[in-house]
Amino acid sequence: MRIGKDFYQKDVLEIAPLLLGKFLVRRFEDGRLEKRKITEVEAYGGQEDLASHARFGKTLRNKVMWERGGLVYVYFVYGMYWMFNITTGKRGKPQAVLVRSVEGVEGPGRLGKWLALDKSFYGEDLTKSNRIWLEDGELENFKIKKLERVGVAYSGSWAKKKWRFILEK
DNA sequence: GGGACGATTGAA
DNA sequence: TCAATCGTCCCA
Repeated sequence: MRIGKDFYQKDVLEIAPLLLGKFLVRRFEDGRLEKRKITEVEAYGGQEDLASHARFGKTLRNKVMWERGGLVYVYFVYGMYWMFNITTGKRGKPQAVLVRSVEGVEGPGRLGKWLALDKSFYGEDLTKSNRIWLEDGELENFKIKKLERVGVAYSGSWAKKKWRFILEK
């Protein structure tokens, strides 16, 4: 079953670990359907989180973070990679979860490539889209590992927060 | 308008 | 260890 709107409206720190084990589904233009379990995510909070793109306030790139939860936030980095994020929380509170890995595709850059992301995915509604959405996982007892976020050393004490969640086998 | 750099990766 | 590679953001 596709995950509905309500799921995404809670706080990012509550949602991020819940995303582990859920299925990320993608229907490509040629009709091919891929469905993989999410295995690694990172939570990014509001303007107070100095590791978050929201730290400088609303800009053209990050404005979708201020919208309600359940939308796609994609952005381009290092001149070659599209990062896949999911907005969370209520409208007006900038939050997002970076999906770093799914089963068999490790690393946010590789995931973006595998999903064939581009600018057109910006703001896409995961509860309505016919090309990308999330589905419920199986009922299992997962072990979750919490680690520091990657690549955010510039954010001082915020870099020490263990807001990266990994599905343990 | 200019310059520095990034929520990364793969090759040397 | 470092190049690839370019959009975004800060500052002037």
